[in-house]
Amino acid sequence: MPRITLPDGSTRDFDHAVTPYEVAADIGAGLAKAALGAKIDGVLSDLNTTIEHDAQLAIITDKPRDDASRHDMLYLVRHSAAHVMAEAIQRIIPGVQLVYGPPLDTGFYYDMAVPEDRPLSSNDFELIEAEIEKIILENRPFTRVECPVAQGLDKLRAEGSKYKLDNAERAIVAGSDTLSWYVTGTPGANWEDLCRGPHVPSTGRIGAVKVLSLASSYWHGDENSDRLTRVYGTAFPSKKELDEHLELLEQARARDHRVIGKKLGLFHIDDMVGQGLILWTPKGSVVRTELQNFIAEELVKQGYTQVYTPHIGKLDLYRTSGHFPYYQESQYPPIVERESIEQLAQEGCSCAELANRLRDGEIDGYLLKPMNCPMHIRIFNSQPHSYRDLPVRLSEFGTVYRWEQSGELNGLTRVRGFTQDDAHLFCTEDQIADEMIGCLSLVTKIFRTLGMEDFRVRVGLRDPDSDKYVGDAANWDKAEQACKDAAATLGKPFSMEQGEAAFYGPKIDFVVKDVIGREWQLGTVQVDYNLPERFGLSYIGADNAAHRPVMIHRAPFGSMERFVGVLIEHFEGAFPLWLSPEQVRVLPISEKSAGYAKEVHAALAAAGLRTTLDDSNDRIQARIRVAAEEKIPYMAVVGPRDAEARTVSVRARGVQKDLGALPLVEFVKGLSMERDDRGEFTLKESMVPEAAGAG
RNA sequence: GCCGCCGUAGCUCAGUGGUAGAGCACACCCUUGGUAAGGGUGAGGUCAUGGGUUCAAGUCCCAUCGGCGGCUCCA
Repeated sequence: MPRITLPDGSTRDFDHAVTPYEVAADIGAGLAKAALGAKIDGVLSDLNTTIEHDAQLAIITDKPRDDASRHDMLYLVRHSAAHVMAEAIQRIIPGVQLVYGPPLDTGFYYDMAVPEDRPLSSNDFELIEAEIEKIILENRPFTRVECPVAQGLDKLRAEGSKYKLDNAERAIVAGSDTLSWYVTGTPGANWEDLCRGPHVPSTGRIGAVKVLSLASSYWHGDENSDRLTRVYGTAFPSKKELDEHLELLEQARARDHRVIGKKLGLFHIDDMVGQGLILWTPKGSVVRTELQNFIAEELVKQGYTQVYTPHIGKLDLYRTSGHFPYYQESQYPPIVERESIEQLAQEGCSCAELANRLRDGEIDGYLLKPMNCPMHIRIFNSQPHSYRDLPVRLSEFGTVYRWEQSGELNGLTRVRGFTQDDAHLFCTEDQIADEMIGCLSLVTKIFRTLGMEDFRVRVGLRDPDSDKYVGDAANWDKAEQACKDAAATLGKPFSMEQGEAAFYGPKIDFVVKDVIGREWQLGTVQVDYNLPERFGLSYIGADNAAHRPVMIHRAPFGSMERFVGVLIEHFEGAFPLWLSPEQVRVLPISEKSAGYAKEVHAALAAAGLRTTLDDSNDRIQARIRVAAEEKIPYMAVVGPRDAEARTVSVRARGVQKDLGALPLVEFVKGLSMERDDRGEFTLKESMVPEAAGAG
């Protein structure tokens, strides 16, 4: 007879098989009432699952006490909500066939095949939500019905639901010996869905559901298979939590770098220029330039040298590196010389033939560079090297072009032309570890300066069962160990992922978490044995013999485009002084102070500060509002009193009041220091200590 | 690339087959105001582009271009 062990270690003995609900009721009526499901020996289960043997049991309630049980609770609620939404949609559109409806971290979706003559549209959302609301109010129980495999398959065949039949067949292949349905209500009388569960006890326990968006998907994710309609939604046990979540979505939208970028005029993407090609406006260019300068300063400290390379190079270069034609589909097509084209035309070469001959290397041309490394390699190779020269560290803010699929393009974070903070290190095996550590310290320094302390590293290792990797096993072992050792020096946890290595070497990736918890994959450090081989690189060792160097590719911030995009979202457009396109705005109270305002403006400009003078014909309130909306860090308001005393009245971003008057020279000095230290609001904090961090 | 939705003034967006709209921004005038919107006047449009249906198209249909959300992809 079962002995139930609860999370606190206490046990309860029963002389008969019990359900989690009964155990909960045995503990207390309140718990039973709050219960939504259970974890039996670590397996998330229905509340009325029969427990016949000794088991560990945790009751999942609608008021979870820790993250793990909150995750489980939301899983139950959302999985159940997916069913209710599917039922609602089938009520509205009877011909809809169900495919697959799992919960997600932030909600759930349901894939369905919708009749062509009655597509779903977002106009249907209100209707669907109203229908969901009805089903929730009816508070029908989720009833599990199990049946033997053969009988279940017959039932699905009889219903003609090919997708569910496929799901069932997959479940059987995976080892299921029964099939289960969940009925919302009474079997035979109410709506049902093939599902392994578990679910909340009844539809009334779902709380609040919101239908969010429509998308399309493919059956099994295969683009040659059936196209399905995916309906996204989210659910919470209460309306309050749902509203809070929707509020968070709003906030994320307000933080979107595309929205802020447009509002603050940081960058522009122009139809006439091309998709995924960024035009950096004057303001955005300031942010990028300041960032590049900062990174470049650190690189000099680390012994890097800077190079410049052209935007195009001969196809042969990329044939040697292997980028062409191997990654051809993600490159802009080659540029072929006019004479070659004319000659081919005379020969009557067809387009198809041209494509083939290009691919096969029979026609010369140029490629818009998809990678900087081949050119850096040729720089390395332009001179003989001694082991005494190594490591050679060639860095470049190198612009590359890749043909990303049009559906993938997204603001600054996924583009077709971008500038990597790229560098290639040519070193000996023994130097790999130190070079990796150098890369990590650069990343740490820059993230810390930007207040992005929350980042993690991911070490990508080879898949031991695969033979796709180049280089010998001993080298791989050493390189992987170097990556792990380097990651360990950070003193924070890092993950190791097998099979995530590039085919030419292991790597370390950097993933930052922004202020609202989203993760962004930025840069990467990769060890490469392949390219030195392909280009026949060598250095002369202490033994006076030629040796093959190892290459490290590193772009710790990925691309300037993506990095600035992430920064825009991180700061919500409110950049620290040193990055701000406009650092301080001078605001005369009225025309009477225009002369002094010009003086203030000139003094700030002379100190190299980016400043403007707003002497437009508006009241001071209106001009302050405009400057605040533009997220300018400091305002210098000047009136007759300031002109008299040679002061400025300081107002700082994030503080809804005048911070008081400061002598002009002090103001210039304070701003200059804050800028040079790349600090955040050190001047503001010196004026109002209690406002520290309020910005 | 695929599916769905969308494209109206610089921006945000209304617009029911029948005369093209609002707010903000912009220009000019009045106002000279000490810390988050003072008032007035005005200019601004090939309703993404090209076809079609119709007496009549911003509105309906088709194609193209572009955006968004997903799917797939990401050296």
